[in-house]
Amino acid sequence: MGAQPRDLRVAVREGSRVPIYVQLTEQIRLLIRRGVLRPGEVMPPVRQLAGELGVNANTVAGVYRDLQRDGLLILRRGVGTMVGAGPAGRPIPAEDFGRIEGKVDELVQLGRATGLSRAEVRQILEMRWRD
Amino acid sequence: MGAQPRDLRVAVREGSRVPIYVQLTEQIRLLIRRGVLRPGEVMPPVRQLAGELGVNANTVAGVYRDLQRDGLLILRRGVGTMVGAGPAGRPIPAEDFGRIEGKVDELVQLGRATGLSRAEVRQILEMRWRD
Amino acid sequence: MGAQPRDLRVAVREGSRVPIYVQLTEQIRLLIRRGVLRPGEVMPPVRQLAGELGVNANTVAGVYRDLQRDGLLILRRGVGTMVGAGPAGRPIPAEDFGRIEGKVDELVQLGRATGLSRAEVRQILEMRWRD
Amino acid sequence: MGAQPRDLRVAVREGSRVPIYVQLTEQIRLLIRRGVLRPGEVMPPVRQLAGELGVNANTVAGVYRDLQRDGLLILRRGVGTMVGAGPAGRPIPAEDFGRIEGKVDELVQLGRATGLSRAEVRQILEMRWRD
DNA sequence: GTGGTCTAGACCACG
DNA sequence: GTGGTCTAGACCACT
Repeated sequence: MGAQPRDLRVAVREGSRVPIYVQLTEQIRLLIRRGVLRPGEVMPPVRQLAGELGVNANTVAGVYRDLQRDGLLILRRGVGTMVGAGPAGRPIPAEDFGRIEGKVDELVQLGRATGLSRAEVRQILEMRWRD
Repeated sequence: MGAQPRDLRVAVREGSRVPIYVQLTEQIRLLIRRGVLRPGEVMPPVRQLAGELGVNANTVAGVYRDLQRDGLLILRRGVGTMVGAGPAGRPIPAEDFGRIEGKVDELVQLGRATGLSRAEVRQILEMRWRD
Repeated sequence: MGAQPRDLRVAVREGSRVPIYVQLTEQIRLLIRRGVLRPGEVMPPVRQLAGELGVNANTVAGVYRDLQRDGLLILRRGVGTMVGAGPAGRPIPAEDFGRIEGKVDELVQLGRATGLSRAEVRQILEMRWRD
Repeated sequence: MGAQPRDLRVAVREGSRVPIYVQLTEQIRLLIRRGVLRPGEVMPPVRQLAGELGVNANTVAGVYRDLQRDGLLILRRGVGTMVGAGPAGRPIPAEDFGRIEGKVDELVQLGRATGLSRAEVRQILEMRWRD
Protein backbone atom coordinates (compact mmCIF):
# COMPACT_ATOMS: atom_id res chain seq x y z
CA MET A 1 0.00 0.00 0.00
CA GLY A 2 1.20 3.55 -0.71
CA ALA A 3 2.44 5.56 2.23
CA GLN A 4 0.47 8.70 2.96
CA PRO A 5 2.12 11.96 1.88
CA ARG A 6 3.52 13.76 4.87
CA ASP A 7 2.96 17.34 5.91
CA LEU A 8 5.86 19.05 4.16
CA ARG A 9 6.25 22.01 6.49
CA VAL A 10 7.17 24.29 3.65
CA ALA A 11 5.97 27.87 3.53
CA VAL A 12 6.12 30.88 1.27
CA ARG A 13 7.38 34.17 2.66
CA GLU A 14 4.77 36.84 1.97
CA GLY A 15 6.09 39.85 0.14
CA SER A 16 9.48 38.33 -0.48
CA ARG A 17 11.38 39.40 -3.56
CA VAL A 18 12.26 35.74 -4.18
CA PRO A 19 9.76 34.11 -6.56
CA ILE A 20 7.42 31.62 -4.97
CA TYR A 21 8.54 28.79 -7.20
CA VAL A 22 12.16 29.34 -6.19
CA GLN A 23 11.24 29.35 -2.52
CA LEU A 24 9.35 26.07 -2.85
CA THR A 25 11.96 24.42 -5.03
CA GLU A 26 14.78 25.22 -2.65
CA GLN A 27 12.84 24.16 0.42
CA ILE A 28 11.78 20.81 -1.03
CA ARG A 29 15.24 20.23 -2.43
CA LEU A 30 16.66 20.71 1.02
CA LEU A 31 14.13 18.38 2.62
CA ILE A 32 15.26 15.66 0.25
CA ARG A 33 18.96 16.36 0.63
CA ARG A 34 18.59 16.39 4.37
CA GLY A 35 16.83 13.04 4.28
CA VAL A 36 13.60 14.27 5.78
CA LEU A 37 11.98 13.12 2.58
CA ARG A 38 13.48 9.77 1.62
CA PRO A 39 13.71 8.01 -1.76
CA GLY A 40 10.42 6.43 -2.78
CA GLU A 41 8.37 8.54 -0.43
CA VAL A 42 5.13 9.92 -1.83
CA MET A 43 4.75 13.64 -2.32
CA PRO A 44 1.42 15.41 -1.80
CA PRO A 45 -0.60 15.98 -5.00
CA VAL A 46 -0.02 19.26 -6.76
CA ARG A 47 -3.50 20.62 -6.07
CA GLN A 48 -3.38 19.66 -2.42
CA LEU A 49 -0.04 21.33 -1.76
CA ALA A 50 -1.11 24.37 -3.76
CA GLY A 51 -4.24 24.64 -1.69
CA GLU A 52 -2.39 24.33 1.60
CA LEU A 53 0.05 27.04 0.59
CA GLY A 54 -2.50 29.30 -1.02
CA VAL A 55 -0.63 29.50 -4.30
CA ASN A 56 -1.53 28.72 -7.88
CA ALA A 57 -1.50 25.04 -8.83
CA ASN A 58 0.51 25.83 -11.94
CA THR A 59 3.26 27.16 -9.71
CA VAL A 60 3.50 23.96 -7.70
CA ALA A 61 3.34 21.88 -10.87
CA GLY A 62 6.30 23.85 -12.18
CA VAL A 63 8.22 23.19 -9.01
CA TYR A 64 7.65 19.46 -9.28
CA ARG A 65 8.68 19.58 -12.93
CA ASP A 66 11.93 21.37 -12.10
CA LEU A 67 12.76 18.94 -9.33
CA GLN A 68 11.99 16.06 -11.66
CA ARG A 69 14.43 17.47 -14.18
CA ASP A 70 17.12 17.30 -11.51
CA GLY A 71 16.23 13.75 -10.63
CA LEU A 72 15.05 14.65 -7.16
CA LEU A 73 11.46 13.73 -7.91
CA ILE A 74 9.79 11.14 -10.12
CA LEU A 75 6.42 11.80 -11.70
CA ARG A 76 4.28 8.76 -12.51
CA ARG A 77 1.10 9.42 -14.39
CA GLY A 78 -1.89 8.02 -12.61
CA VAL A 79 0.18 7.32 -9.53
CA GLY A 80 1.62 10.55 -8.27
CA THR A 81 4.96 12.06 -7.42
CA MET A 82 7.63 10.48 -5.27
CA VAL A 83 11.17 11.17 -4.21
CA GLY A 84 13.69 9.90 -6.70
CA ALA A 85 15.56 6.69 -5.96
CA GLY A 86 18.62 7.66 -7.99
CA PRO A 87 21.80 9.30 -6.70
CA ALA A 88 20.21 12.77 -6.71
CA GLY A 89 17.53 11.71 -4.24
CA ARG A 90 19.97 10.18 -1.82
CA PRO A 91 20.45 12.30 1.28
CA ILE A 92 23.60 13.94 2.48
CA PRO A 93 25.01 12.15 5.55
CA ALA A 94 23.13 13.36 8.60
CA GLU A 95 26.39 14.06 10.38
CA ASP A 96 27.55 16.45 7.66
CA PHE A 97 24.21 18.16 7.59
CA GLY A 98 24.17 18.58 11.31
CA ARG A 99 27.58 20.25 11.29
CA ILE A 100 26.43 22.66 8.62
CA GLU A 101 23.31 23.55 10.54
CA GLY A 102 25.33 24.02 13.70
CA LYS A 103 27.68 26.38 11.93
CA VAL A 104 24.77 28.29 10.41
CA ASP A 105 23.18 28.61 13.82
CA GLU A 106 26.40 30.07 15.18
CA LEU A 107 26.40 32.54 12.32
CA VAL A 108 22.78 33.52 12.89
CA GLN A 109 23.42 34.06 16.56
CA LEU A 110 26.53 36.13 15.90
CA GLY A 111 24.80 38.14 13.20
CA ARG A 112 21.92 39.01 15.45
CA ALA A 113 24.22 39.89 18.33
CA THR A 114 26.08 42.38 16.15
CA GLY A 115 22.95 43.88 14.66
CA LEU A 116 23.28 42.68 11.09
CA SER A 117 20.17 41.96 9.06
CA ARG A 118 19.52 38.67 7.36
CA ALA A 119 20.03 40.34 4.01
CA GLU A 120 23.42 41.64 5.06
CA VAL A 121 24.67 38.30 6.29
CA ARG A 122 23.37 36.68 3.13
CA GLN A 123 25.27 39.26 1.13
CA ILE A 124 28.51 38.55 2.99
CA LEU A 125 28.00 34.86 2.38
CA GLU A 126 27.53 35.45 -1.34
CA MET A 127 30.69 37.50 -1.57
CA ARG A 128 32.82 35.15 0.48
CA TRP A 129 31.60 32.11 -1.41
CA ARG A 130 32.81 33.59 -4.69
CA ASP A 131 36.32 34.24 -3.43
CA MET B 1 38.40 72.09 0.04
CA GLY B 2 35.66 69.49 -0.16
CA ALA B 3 36.68 65.85 0.02
CA GLN B 4 36.74 64.05 -3.29
CA PRO B 5 34.46 61.04 -3.74
CA ARG B 6 36.43 57.85 -3.44
CA ASP B 7 36.58 55.01 -5.93
CA LEU B 8 33.79 52.80 -4.67
CA ARG B 9 35.04 49.49 -6.01
CA VAL B 10 31.55 48.27 -6.61
CA ALA B 11 30.69 46.24 -9.66
CA VAL B 12 27.73 44.63 -11.38
CA ARG B 13 27.92 40.94 -12.16
CA GLU B 14 27.30 40.38 -15.84
CA GLY B 15 24.43 38.05 -16.57
CA SER B 16 23.35 37.77 -12.97
CA ARG B 17 19.66 37.22 -12.39
CA VAL B 18 19.86 39.55 -9.41
CA PRO B 19 18.71 43.02 -10.52
CA ILE B 20 21.48 45.55 -10.95
CA TYR B 21 19.99 47.95 -8.46
CA VAL B 22 19.81 45.24 -5.82
CA GLN B 23 23.44 44.34 -6.39
CA LEU B 24 24.53 47.94 -6.05
CA THR B 25 22.32 48.66 -3.08
CA GLU B 26 23.64 45.68 -1.14
CA GLN B 27 27.27 46.41 -1.99
CA ILE B 28 27.10 50.05 -1.00
CA ARG B 29 25.12 49.21 2.12
CA LEU B 30 27.86 46.83 3.15
CA LEU B 31 30.59 49.39 2.45
CA ILE B 32 28.86 51.80 4.79
CA ARG B 33 28.07 49.26 7.48
CA ARG B 34 31.64 48.01 7.34
CA GLY B 35 32.94 51.53 7.77
CA VAL B 36 34.77 51.69 4.46
CA LEU B 37 32.51 54.61 3.65
CA ARG B 38 32.14 56.77 6.72
CA PRO B 39 29.42 59.21 7.82
CA GLY B 40 29.68 62.54 6.05
CA GLU B 41 31.79 61.15 3.26
CA VAL B 42 30.96 62.35 -0.24
CA MET B 43 29.52 59.82 -2.69
CA PRO B 44 30.21 60.02 -6.42
CA PRO B 45 27.51 61.84 -8.39
CA VAL B 46 24.77 59.68 -9.84
CA ARG B 47 25.82 60.20 -13.43
CA GLN B 48 29.49 59.61 -12.70
CA LEU B 49 28.94 56.31 -10.91
CA ALA B 50 26.50 55.27 -13.62
CA GLY B 51 29.12 55.99 -16.25
CA GLU B 52 31.84 54.08 -14.42
CA LEU B 53 29.59 51.06 -14.03
CA GLY B 54 28.17 51.25 -17.51
CA VAL B 55 24.59 51.39 -16.31
CA ASN B 56 21.83 53.91 -16.72
CA ALA B 57 21.79 56.94 -14.46
CA ASN B 58 18.22 56.19 -13.43
CA THR B 59 19.32 52.86 -12.04
CA VAL B 60 21.96 54.46 -9.83
CA ALA B 61 19.55 57.19 -8.81
CA GLY B 62 17.15 54.51 -7.65
CA VAL B 63 19.90 52.88 -5.63
CA TYR B 64 20.76 56.15 -3.91
CA ARG B 65 17.09 56.77 -3.28
CA ASP B 66 16.59 53.40 -1.62
CA LEU B 67 19.63 53.89 0.55
CA GLN B 68 18.42 57.33 1.52
CA ARG B 69 15.14 55.82 2.67
CA ASP B 70 17.10 53.65 5.08
CA GLY B 71 19.10 56.62 6.35
CA LEU B 72 22.36 55.33 4.92
CA LEU B 73 22.71 58.18 2.43
CA ILE B 74 21.72 61.82 2.39
CA LEU B 75 20.71 63.27 -0.98
CA ARG B 76 20.74 67.01 -1.46
CA ARG B 77 19.51 68.56 -4.67
CA GLY B 78 22.10 70.80 -6.19
CA VAL B 79 24.71 69.67 -3.72
CA GLY B 80 25.37 65.98 -3.92
CA THR B 81 25.15 62.77 -1.97
CA MET B 82 26.91 61.82 1.23
CA VAL B 83 26.91 59.03 3.77
CA GLY B 84 24.30 59.54 6.47
CA ALA B 85 25.43 60.96 9.78
CA GLY B 86 22.61 59.32 11.74
CA PRO B 87 22.67 55.96 13.49
CA ALA B 88 22.04 54.08 10.22
CA GLY B 89 25.24 55.44 8.68
CA ARG B 90 27.39 54.55 11.63
CA PRO B 91 29.60 51.54 10.98
CA ILE B 92 29.45 48.26 12.80
CA PRO B 93 32.58 47.84 14.97
CA ALA B 94 35.37 46.39 12.86
CA GLU B 95 35.92 43.68 15.41
CA ASP B 96 32.31 42.51 15.14
CA PHE B 97 32.45 42.61 11.40
CA GLY B 98 35.64 40.58 11.35
CA ARG B 99 34.10 37.92 13.52
CA ILE B 100 31.13 37.67 11.18
CA GLU B 101 33.37 37.29 8.18
CA GLY B 102 35.44 34.68 9.96
CA LYS B 103 32.35 32.69 10.80
CA VAL B 104 31.09 32.97 7.24
CA ASP B 105 34.42 31.71 5.96
CA GLU B 106 34.18 28.70 8.22
CA LEU B 107 30.71 28.05 6.86
CA VAL B 108 31.84 28.35 3.26
CA GLN B 109 34.70 25.95 3.86
CA LEU B 110 32.47 23.44 5.61
CA GLY B 111 29.79 23.74 2.97
CA ARG B 112 32.21 23.04 0.17
CA ALA B 113 33.75 20.13 2.04
CA THR B 114 30.38 18.45 2.40
CA GLY B 115 29.36 19.04 -1.20
CA LEU B 116 26.58 21.53 -0.64
CA SER B 117 25.90 24.17 -3.24
CA ARG B 118 25.90 27.86 -2.47
CA ALA B 119 22.15 27.93 -3.02
CA GLU B 120 21.66 25.16 -0.49
CA VAL B 121 23.74 26.82 2.20
CA ARG B 122 21.95 30.09 1.52
CA GLN B 123 18.66 28.30 1.92
CA ILE B 124 19.68 26.79 5.26
CA LEU B 125 20.64 30.25 6.41
CA GLU B 126 17.26 31.66 5.38
CA MET B 127 15.38 28.96 7.25
CA ARG B 128 17.49 29.06 10.38
CA TRP B 129 17.35 32.84 10.58
CA ARG B 130 13.58 32.68 10.91
CA ASP B 131 13.67 30.51 14.04
CA MET C 1 -15.32 35.13 -9.48
CA GLY C 2 -12.62 37.58 -8.56
CA ALA C 3 -13.69 41.08 -7.59
CA GLN C 4 -13.27 43.68 -10.29
CA PRO C 5 -10.99 46.64 -9.56
CA ARG C 6 -13.06 49.68 -8.77
CA ASP C 7 -12.87 53.07 -10.41
CA LEU C 8 -10.36 54.81 -8.16
CA ARG C 9 -11.47 58.39 -8.76
CA VAL C 10 -7.95 59.64 -8.44
CA ALA C 11 -6.64 62.39 -10.68
CA VAL C 12 -3.47 64.33 -11.39
CA ARG C 13 -3.60 68.09 -11.18
CA GLU C 14 -2.38 69.58 -14.44
CA GLY C 15 0.51 71.96 -14.05
CA SER C 16 0.98 71.27 -10.37
CA ARG C 17 4.51 71.54 -9.06
CA VAL C 18 3.86 68.52 -6.87
CA PRO C 19 5.24 65.44 -8.66
CA ILE C 20 2.63 63.18 -10.20
CA TYR C 21 3.77 60.19 -8.21
CA VAL C 22 3.42 62.10 -4.94
CA GLN C 23 -0.09 63.20 -5.86
CA LEU C 24 -1.14 59.67 -6.67
CA THR C 25 0.56 58.15 -3.65
CA GLU C 26 -1.15 60.51 -1.25
CA GLN C 27 -4.54 60.12 -2.85
CA ILE C 28 -4.46 56.35 -2.85
CA ARG C 29 -3.06 56.28 0.69
CA LEU C 30 -6.00 58.36 1.83
CA LEU C 31 -8.50 56.16 0.02
CA ILE C 32 -7.15 53.17 1.90
CA ARG C 33 -6.89 54.90 5.25
CA ARG C 34 -10.41 56.21 4.85
CA GLY C 35 -11.68 52.74 4.10
CA VAL C 36 -12.90 53.51 0.61
CA LEU C 37 -10.48 50.86 -0.55
CA ARG C 38 -10.58 47.94 1.87
CA PRO C 39 -8.02 45.24 2.73
CA GLY C 40 -7.91 42.49 0.11
CA GLU C 41 -9.57 44.62 -2.52
CA VAL C 42 -8.10 44.37 -6.01
CA MET C 43 -6.34 47.41 -7.43
CA PRO C 44 -6.40 48.22 -11.14
CA PRO C 45 -3.37 46.91 -13.04
CA VAL C 46 -0.46 49.31 -13.39
CA ARG C 47 -0.90 49.80 -17.11
CA GLN C 48 -4.65 50.24 -16.88
CA LEU C 49 -4.48 52.94 -14.23
CA ALA C 50 -1.66 54.62 -16.12
CA GLY C 51 -3.76 54.67 -19.25
CA GLU C 52 -6.79 56.09 -17.47
CA LEU C 53 -4.71 58.85 -15.92
CA GLY C 54 -2.71 59.54 -19.05
CA VAL C 55 0.60 59.02 -17.33
CA ASN C 56 3.43 56.63 -17.92
CA ALA C 57 3.19 53.11 -16.56
CA ASN C 58 6.52 53.50 -14.79
CA THR C 59 5.09 56.36 -12.78
CA VAL C 60 2.17 54.31 -11.55
CA ALA C 61 4.45 51.34 -10.89
CA GLY C 62 6.55 53.56 -8.67
CA VAL C 63 3.47 54.68 -6.78
CA TYR C 64 2.39 51.09 -6.16
CA ARG C 65 5.94 50.23 -5.11
CA ASP C 66 6.08 53.04 -2.56
CA LEU C 67 2.72 52.06 -1.14
CA GLN C 68 3.84 48.47 -0.91
CA ARG C 69 6.84 49.54 1.14
CA ASP C 70 4.44 51.05 3.66
CA GLY C 71 2.33 47.90 3.75
CA LEU C 72 -0.68 49.60 2.18
CA LEU C 73 -0.53 47.51 -0.98
CA ILE C 74 0.53 43.97 -1.82
CA LEU C 75 2.13 43.45 -5.23
CA ARG C 76 2.27 39.95 -6.68
CA ARG C 77 4.06 39.28 -9.91
CA GLY C 78 1.83 37.58 -12.39
CA VAL C 79 -1.19 38.08 -10.19
CA GLY C 80 -1.91 41.69 -9.52
CA THR C 81 -2.08 44.28 -6.79
CA MET C 82 -4.38 44.41 -3.80
CA VAL C 83 -4.88 46.42 -0.65
CA GLY C 84 -2.75 45.15 2.21
CA ALA C 85 -4.39 42.96 4.80
CA GLY C 86 -1.97 43.96 7.57
CA PRO C 87 -2.40 46.74 10.10
CA ALA C 88 -1.29 49.40 7.60
CA GLY C 89 -4.14 48.54 5.24
CA ARG C 90 -6.81 48.69 7.93
CA PRO C 91 -8.93 51.82 7.71
CA ILE C 92 -9.19 54.48 10.34
CA PRO C 93 -12.64 54.40 11.97
CA ALA C 94 -15.05 56.42 9.87
CA GLU C 95 -16.10 58.39 12.93
CA ASP C 96 -12.53 59.49 13.60
CA PHE C 97 -12.03 60.40 9.98
CA GLY C 98 -15.20 62.44 9.93
CA ARG C 99 -14.10 64.39 12.98
CA ILE C 100 -10.78 65.18 11.31
CA GLU C 101 -12.51 66.40 8.18
CA GLY C 102 -14.89 68.49 10.22
CA LYS C 103 -12.03 70.11 12.07
CA VAL C 104 -10.18 70.75 8.83
CA ASP C 105 -13.27 72.39 7.39
CA GLU C 106 -13.47 74.68 10.39
CA LEU C 107 -9.84 75.59 9.86
CA VAL C 108 -10.35 76.28 6.16
CA GLN C 109 -13.30 78.52 6.89
CA LEU C 110 -11.46 80.41 9.60
CA GLY C 111 -8.34 80.76 7.47
CA ARG C 112 -10.29 82.23 4.59
CA ALA C 113 -12.18 84.57 6.89
CA THR C 114 -8.95 86.02 8.26
CA GLY C 115 -7.33 86.38 4.84
CA LEU C 116 -4.62 83.77 5.18
CA SER C 117 -3.47 81.89 2.11
CA ARG C 118 -3.53 78.12 1.88
CA ALA C 119 0.26 78.12 1.96
CA GLU C 120 0.26 80.10 5.18
CA VAL C 121 -2.21 77.83 6.93
CA ARG C 122 -0.28 74.81 5.71
CA GLN C 123 2.88 76.33 7.12
CA ILE C 124 1.30 76.95 10.50
CA LEU C 125 0.21 73.32 10.54
CA GLU C 126 3.74 72.16 9.75
CA MET C 127 5.22 74.20 12.56
CA ARG C 128 2.61 73.33 15.15
CA TRP C 129 2.79 69.63 14.36
CA ARG C 130 6.45 69.58 15.34
CA ASP C 131 5.78 70.81 18.88
CA MET D 1 21.21 103.79 15.58
CA GLY D 2 20.06 100.55 13.89
CA ALA D 3 18.48 97.83 16.01
CA GLN D 4 20.35 94.57 16.20
CA PRO D 5 18.95 91.76 14.07
CA ARG D 6 17.14 89.26 16.21
CA ASP D 7 17.58 85.52 16.34
CA LEU D 8 15.04 84.40 13.76
CA ARG D 9 14.34 80.92 15.14
CA VAL D 10 13.92 79.51 11.69
CA ALA D 11 15.17 76.05 10.82
CA VAL D 12 15.42 73.74 7.83
CA ARG D 13 14.02 70.24 8.09
CA GLU D 14 16.75 67.79 7.15
CA GLY D 15 15.83 65.37 4.43
CA SER D 16 12.56 67.10 3.66
CA ARG D 17 11.22 66.92 0.14
CA VAL D 18 10.38 70.62 0.37
CA PRO D 19 13.19 72.79 -1.06
CA ILE D 20 15.20 74.71 1.50
CA TYR D 21 14.38 78.06 -0.05
CA VAL D 22 10.67 77.34 0.19
CA GLN D 23 10.96 76.34 3.82
CA LEU D 24 12.82 79.55 4.67
CA THR D 25 10.57 81.78 2.62
CA GLU D 26 7.40 80.44 4.24
CA GLN D 27 8.81 80.61 7.73
CA ILE D 28 10.02 84.19 7.42
CA ARG D 29 6.82 85.22 5.69
CA LEU D 30 4.87 83.86 8.61
CA LEU D 31 7.08 85.64 11.17
CA ILE D 32 6.28 88.91 9.46
CA ARG D 33 2.59 88.24 9.03
CA ARG D 34 2.35 87.19 12.64
CA GLY D 35 4.04 90.40 13.72
CA VAL D 36 7.02 88.73 15.34
CA LEU D 37 9.12 90.66 12.85
CA ARG D 38 7.74 94.18 12.61
CA PRO D 39 7.99 96.78 9.80
CA GLY D 40 11.37 98.51 9.80
CA GLU D 41 13.07 95.78 11.79
CA VAL D 42 16.52 94.77 10.60
CA MET D 43 17.04 91.29 9.21
CA PRO D 44 20.27 89.37 9.77
CA PRO D 45 22.80 89.64 6.91
CA VAL D 46 22.55 86.95 4.26
CA ARG D 47 25.90 85.38 5.10
CA GLN D 48 25.19 85.33 8.81
CA LEU D 49 21.82 83.62 8.47
CA ALA D 50 23.26 81.21 5.93
CA GLY D 51 26.04 80.31 8.33
CA GLU D 52 23.67 79.78 11.23
CA LEU D 53 21.46 77.50 9.16
CA GLY D 54 24.29 75.69 7.44
CA VAL D 55 22.96 76.43 3.98
CA ASN D 56 24.40 78.10 0.92
CA ALA D 57 24.46 81.91 1.00
CA ASN D 58 22.97 82.01 -2.48
CA THR D 59 19.95 80.19 -1.16
CA VAL D 60 19.33 82.76 1.57
CA ALA D 61 19.94 85.60 -0.86
CA GLY D 62 17.28 84.11 -3.11
CA VAL D 63 14.85 83.92 -0.22
CA TYR D 64 15.38 87.59 0.60
CA ARG D 65 14.95 88.46 -3.06
CA ASP D 66 11.65 86.59 -3.27
CA LEU D 67 10.33 88.22 -0.13
CA GLN D 68 11.40 91.59 -1.45
CA ARG D 69 9.44 90.96 -4.62
CA ASP D 70 6.34 90.48 -2.45
CA GLY D 71 7.02 93.66 -0.53
CA LEU D 72 7.65 91.85 2.72
CA LEU D 73 11.31 92.84 2.81
CA ILE D 74 13.23 95.88 1.67
CA LEU D 75 16.84 95.58 0.51
CA ARG D 76 19.02 98.70 0.91
CA ARG D 77 22.46 98.46 -0.60
CA GLY D 78 25.10 99.28 1.94
CA VAL D 79 22.57 99.20 4.74
CA GLY D 80 21.01 95.80 4.86
CA THR D 81 17.62 94.19 4.75
CA MET D 82 14.61 95.19 6.78
CA VAL D 83 10.95 94.32 7.08
CA GLY D 84 8.82 96.30 4.65
CA ALA D 85 6.82 99.21 5.93
CA GLY D 86 4.15 98.89 3.25
CA PRO D 87 0.84 97.03 3.54
CA ALA D 88 2.47 93.68 2.85
CA GLY D 89 4.67 93.97 5.90
CA ARG D 90 1.87 94.85 8.22
CA PRO D 91 0.92 91.99 10.52
CA ILE D 92 -2.35 90.18 10.70
CA PRO D 93 -4.27 91.11 13.86
CA ALA D 94 -2.92 89.08 16.73
CA GLU D 95 -6.41 88.01 17.69
CA ASP D 96 -7.05 86.48 14.27
CA PHE D 97 -3.74 84.77 14.28
CA GLY D 98 -4.31 83.34 17.70
CA ARG D 99 -7.63 81.86 16.67
CA ILE D 100 -6.00 80.21 13.67
CA GLU D 101 -3.25 78.75 15.79
CA GLY D 102 -5.73 77.51 18.31
CA LYS D 103 -7.74 75.77 15.62
CA VAL D 104 -4.58 74.28 14.15
CA ASP D 105 -3.58 72.99 17.56
CA GLU D 106 -6.95 71.31 17.93
CA LEU D 107 -6.42 69.70 14.55
CA VAL D 108 -2.94 68.51 15.44
CA GLN D 109 -4.17 67.02 18.68
CA LEU D 110 -7.07 65.29 16.97
CA GLY D 111 -4.88 64.02 14.17
CA ARG D 112 -2.40 62.51 16.56
CA ALA D 113 -5.15 60.96 18.68
CA THR D 114 -6.57 59.19 15.64
CA GLY D 115 -3.21 58.05 14.34
CA LEU D 116 -2.96 60.16 11.23
CA SER D 117 0.44 61.31 10.02
CA ARG D 118 1.31 64.92 9.40
CA ALA D 119 1.42 64.21 5.67
CA GLU D 120 -2.07 62.75 5.75
CA VAL D 121 -3.59 65.68 7.60
CA ARG D 122 -1.80 68.05 5.24
CA GLN D 123 -3.30 66.14 2.34
CA ILE D 124 -6.80 66.41 3.77
CA LEU D 125 -6.27 70.13 4.24
CA GLU D 126 -5.17 70.54 0.63
CA MET D 127 -8.20 68.68 -0.65
CA ARG D 128 -10.69 70.47 1.57
CA TRP D 129 -9.23 73.88 0.77
CA ARG D 130 -9.87 73.32 -2.93
CA ASP D 131 -13.52 72.47 -2.46
C1' DG E 1 -1.66 39.40 -18.58
C1' DT E 2 0.64 40.75 -14.38
C1' DG E 3 4.45 43.30 -12.17
C1' DG E 4 9.81 44.16 -12.50
C1' DT E 5 13.77 45.98 -14.54
C1' DC E 6 16.43 48.68 -17.52
C1' DT E 7 17.61 51.96 -21.12
C1' DA E 8 17.88 56.44 -23.46
C1' DG E 9 16.97 60.75 -23.28
C1' DA E 10 14.56 64.93 -22.11
C1' DC E 11 13.55 68.66 -19.03
C1' DC E 12 13.34 70.75 -14.60
C1' DA E 13 14.55 72.48 -9.88
C1' DC E 14 17.96 73.37 -6.76
C1' DG E 15 22.14 75.38 -4.63
C1' DG F 1 26.69 70.56 -11.94
C1' DT F 2 23.68 68.22 -8.73
C1' DG F 3 19.62 65.28 -7.95
C1' DG F 4 14.40 64.68 -9.37
C1' DT F 5 10.89 63.54 -12.46
C1' DC F 6 8.80 61.76 -16.43
C1' DT F 7 8.32 59.56 -20.90
C1' DA F 8 8.53 55.83 -24.36
C1' DG F 9 9.51 51.61 -25.14
C1' DA F 10 11.80 47.27 -24.71
C1' DC F 11 12.41 42.86 -22.58
C1' DC F 12 11.94 39.69 -18.84
C1' DA F 13 9.95 36.79 -15.02
C1' DC F 14 6.14 35.11 -12.85
C1' DT F 15 1.49 33.01 -12.18
